[in-house]
Amino acid sequence: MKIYNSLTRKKEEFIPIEKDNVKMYACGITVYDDSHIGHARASITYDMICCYLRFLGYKVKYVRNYTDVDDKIIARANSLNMNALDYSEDRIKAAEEVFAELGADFPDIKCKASENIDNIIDFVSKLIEKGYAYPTEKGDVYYSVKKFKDYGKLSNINTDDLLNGVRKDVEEGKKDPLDFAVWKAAKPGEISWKSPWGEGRPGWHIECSCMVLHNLGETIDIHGGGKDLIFPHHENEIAQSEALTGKPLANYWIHNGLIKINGQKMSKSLGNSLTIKQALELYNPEVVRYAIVSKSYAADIDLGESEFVLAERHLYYFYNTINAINKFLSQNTEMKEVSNDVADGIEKKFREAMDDDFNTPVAVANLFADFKYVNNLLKDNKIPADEKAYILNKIKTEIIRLYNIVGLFKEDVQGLIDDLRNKYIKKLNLDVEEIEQSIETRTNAKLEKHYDEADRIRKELDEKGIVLNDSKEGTTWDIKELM
RNA sequence: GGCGAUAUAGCCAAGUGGUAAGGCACGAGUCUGCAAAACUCUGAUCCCCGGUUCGAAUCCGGGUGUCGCCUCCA
Repeated sequence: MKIYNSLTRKKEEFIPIEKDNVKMYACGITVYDDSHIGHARASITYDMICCYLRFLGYKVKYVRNYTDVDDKIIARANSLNMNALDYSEDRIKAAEEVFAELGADFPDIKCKASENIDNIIDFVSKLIEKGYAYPTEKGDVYYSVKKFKDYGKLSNINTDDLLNGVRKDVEEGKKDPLDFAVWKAAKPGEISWKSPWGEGRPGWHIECSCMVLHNLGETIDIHGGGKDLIFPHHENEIAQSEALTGKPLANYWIHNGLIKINGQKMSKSLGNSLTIKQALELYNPEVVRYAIVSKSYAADIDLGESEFVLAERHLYYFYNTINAINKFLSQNTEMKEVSNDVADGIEKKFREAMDDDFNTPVAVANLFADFKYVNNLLKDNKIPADEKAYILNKIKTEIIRLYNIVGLFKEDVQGLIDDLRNKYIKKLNLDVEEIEQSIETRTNAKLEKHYDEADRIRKELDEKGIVLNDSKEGTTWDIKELM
């Protein structure tokens, strides 16, 4: 099992600290607004990693946080005349609902900054004792970046260069422009807690350092988060934690790529963000998961409508093929065990892909060969039905078992097919009864060999976005856009 | 300005030393009264220049383009 480690900038063999146990932490959401598709991607990514490690036999403890106290949350809450924590609690509930619908986000522990205030105060006090942090007269506490000699090791930046880009207007009491707040003195109207430095609240970075330590210990195996968190968030986390413990914070740093919309990073300020809620109004949850997992977790990806539509088509093809297997199995219940290279090789190929830094795009690409094989097998009449049934059943079972790990084939087979069809029936404003009426008229025309009339009806339906499929059992119809 | 990514067929995209996965689109075919689905076949020497090597998309140097971080951000 190899993992690309952002800290060393290399793919490395994964060796956990304890042989069978993996400790993993991923930075979660600052809940000042609706969760967006980028949050979905992060959740799906770390879920996938966690599931795969468990599949390999590791016991994984996976912790994820909610930042429920920060400037934006306070500002939103104030504008709504709400208590900041009530507001963030509402946002967390909304997030959990939307993630449940998405079928993602299942850490073992979800922790919140507001529930760790005592731990945070303790952490900050120790940093002060050790000389890595200092309080100001105003009641802020800053971290002395220059005291930590490894500062910049994750983002590969040195403190001199950093000064170039840093804000020149230094906050009152701050000794160095590079220093960052670990504790913020409360301003009027802000939520606060009592501390040795007066009323205040945690800085952003300190909560993660603290919750990692509290829930998982001094050194963890895997720390994840979005690429945009490398600097300053993760750099600062390292500075805080390693200054306190003198030990590495995490052995493997994993960073997921960002979502772009039309080539630009998705962000609130650009107004091009897609919330999970919006995405789920447009697409089936598995379609969203597929769109994400069919690309490298580490790459920045452009997720426009065309990507989701492609995901719909691929899944429609996969699920329809599974449906064909099911149909065959319902008509051929006798099974005879035989060895079969395709069925027997699915797990090996899946593992080869996943062992290489969770290469889900290759794992997904493997599916096309498997399903092609299935379709050829279904047509092949030379193989005895009982052997065919056994092979088809095994392929189906293996695919579902393995690909569940990456979040695929979790939906009811007919359910997903119907869901996609219904979506387009609605979108194209189709009248199902009318379509079936037309098909009946056409069938009669065909029986009387009035092919001109039959073709006219076919064309008419085609223009509405419907394709017809004549078979021995009769005529069925489908959505052109899903083909 | 500093740091870091990335550049592969019309498009999306995997691949980090041995002569380029997969998907979409296009075209041809099997099947069909005609179609559709499914299946079969068909396409690139990997941004440019130089170097290392028996051999490079893959390593090194230089250049160009795009993106990200340096302010809150998954």
